[in-house]
Amino acid sequence: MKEQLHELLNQQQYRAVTTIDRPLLIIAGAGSGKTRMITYRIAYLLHQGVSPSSILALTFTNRAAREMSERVSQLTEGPAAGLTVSTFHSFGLQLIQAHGPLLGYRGSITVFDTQDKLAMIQEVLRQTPGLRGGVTAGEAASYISQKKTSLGNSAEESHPALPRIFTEYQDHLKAFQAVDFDDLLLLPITLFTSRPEVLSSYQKRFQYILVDEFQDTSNIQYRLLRMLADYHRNLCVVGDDDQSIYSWRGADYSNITSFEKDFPEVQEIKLEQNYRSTGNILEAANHLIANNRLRKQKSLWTGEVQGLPLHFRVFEHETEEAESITAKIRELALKNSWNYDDFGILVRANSLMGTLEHELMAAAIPYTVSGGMSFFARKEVKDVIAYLRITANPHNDVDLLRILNTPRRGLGKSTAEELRSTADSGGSSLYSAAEMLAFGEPSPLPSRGKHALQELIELIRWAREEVKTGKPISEMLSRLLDRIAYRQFLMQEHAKNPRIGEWKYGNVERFREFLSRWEEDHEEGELSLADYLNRISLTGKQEPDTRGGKVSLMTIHASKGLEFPCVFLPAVEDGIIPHEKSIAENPQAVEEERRLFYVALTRAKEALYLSRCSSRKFMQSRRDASPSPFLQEIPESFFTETAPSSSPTREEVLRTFADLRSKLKSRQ
DNA sequence: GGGTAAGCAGTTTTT
DNA sequence: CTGCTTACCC
Repeated sequence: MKEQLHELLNQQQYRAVTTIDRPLLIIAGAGSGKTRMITYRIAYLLHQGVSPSSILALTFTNRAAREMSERVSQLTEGPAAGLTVSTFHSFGLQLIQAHGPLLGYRGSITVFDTQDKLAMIQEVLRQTPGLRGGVTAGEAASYISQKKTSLGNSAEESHPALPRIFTEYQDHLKAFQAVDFDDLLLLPITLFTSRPEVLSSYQKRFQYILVDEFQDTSNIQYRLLRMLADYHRNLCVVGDDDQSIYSWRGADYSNITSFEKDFPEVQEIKLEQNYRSTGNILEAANHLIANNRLRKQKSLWTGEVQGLPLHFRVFEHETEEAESITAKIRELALKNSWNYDDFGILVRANSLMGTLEHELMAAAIPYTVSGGMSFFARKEVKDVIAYLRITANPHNDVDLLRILNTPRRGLGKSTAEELRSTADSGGSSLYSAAEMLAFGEPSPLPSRGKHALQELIELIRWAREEVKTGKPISEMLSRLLDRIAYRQFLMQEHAKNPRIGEWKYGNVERFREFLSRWEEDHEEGELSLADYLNRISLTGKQEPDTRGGKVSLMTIHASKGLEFPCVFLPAVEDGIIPHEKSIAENPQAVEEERRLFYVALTRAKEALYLSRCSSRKFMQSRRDASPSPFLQEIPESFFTETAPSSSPTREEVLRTFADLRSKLKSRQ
């Protein structure tokens, strides 16, 4: 085994794989074979006779988790039973479910996604008197999130009612047996703090803990890790501070420093050989990132050839730029016999994708756009999920409110208010209140509303009975959809544009197919409907369509972890990268913007085409665009001859910065 | 309860 | 310009 590993891995990778008796900090530069190293490490542990159940591997995205467990089972020739490879959040959910009673939950727990959370907050706001629009649901949501994730550090209170909204919100969640995404990390910590014996059992069980993309961990995630690893102290974290691009959502790469402090016996390994990019591309990226002050020193190198110089062009406007990119793709696809899926077009903001999409379509080049609205977050799909969740747990108020008048059945604002006040005075759920109002005498509802409510309750009762019989839920769902005439509802909603209606109903059908496939595949008694629906809110992304032959158009953020032989980077302009808004919020964000640009550059294996425009349409008007200051940080020698004349002069850059600063000042 | 008109924002996004 | 939310009126 060891000899084999020596052949397959370089010196540093080998050490990273086989050092298994102490905490490890692996700084893995872009393209340094990180995923490969991690999977080999797990396989090595298993080969050394470590029981799969004492290994815990944590990732951020479901994609990463899936990839990792697939690659491990390839190496070990079959999946290792008991091995935990999961995202932080689903691991948290597992813990919460396993110890529900200790945390005050009984029965099935519902995971609220961002939209559910907002809906719930809106409910709370409506009920909190004296709030005359002082706080928006969004503000409250970010306060709540901050409060939960800051772990005792004070959250900023922009409004005196926020603490009360927070407690109200928490009470509501508890009442519905629901948790939000933050809770998935927070509740395990609460559990471990209040029940040291539970913590201890997990500490003993997980002898080896691995964390991928460590630079993306939040403080709360790090704290959970520290708790879990405290006994065996065998925590291996892998990350690259230069690729930390998610600080705006709580990632804190200073966790790397904390890790070194908390685990002083740590051994540090740097993976610095890049296997992805040609010399020019890698060197250019190195020059750029060297301008960041706050980073770990490292020097990525490659054994690859020098390769092509970087291309850079200036266009008049975005249409010209997009036309040129599509033409280039065409040309390269023919000349280099590349496939369309060898090309990636990476942009800083979603708003830049429109023109590019348009041109790709016009040129009949197949493409996929990644990101965008998650399939399971679409309104029509969420409606259907709400119906199913109500079936699993009728006392979930958020779901009841969602379906109350969808499709329209004459149960609007006034009925909802009546339900709310009845529920509040009786301390019951909305569903119980609805039963009372629908069948109780006397009822404050007008007879039409009463009737509609009766029908709705009978529908829910019917659905619950159907599920109890053990017949396929997907069949029940089709009949339910017929009963509520959901298709007609969608068509009516989009009477002006029937194609949208058809498309939306198609999504509903697709969801039904998912459900029915899950029912066929899943093992008896393993997962309940509620569990399945929870998993959907945790794995909510639509599968990216990577199956061959398509150009990928995506944001730079979405491109992390991917690579393309040929990368196009349009709109390398000041105000776009670095993004004006991000700098305005926090001037220190320049370094993160630079990392973002670095991530973009290092996605390319062989060819890199940068471009900018001298003017760009911005909202309704057109405005002049100056080059990104980052271009100055890449020496001209890396570019083709066309570059120097188009690069900005030092004076130009300074002027742009001065302009930007004064603009920001005047706005305040 | 529903429909229309005015109002407003338009970075990145996973779980 | 567009897409979405809010507010108001019927």
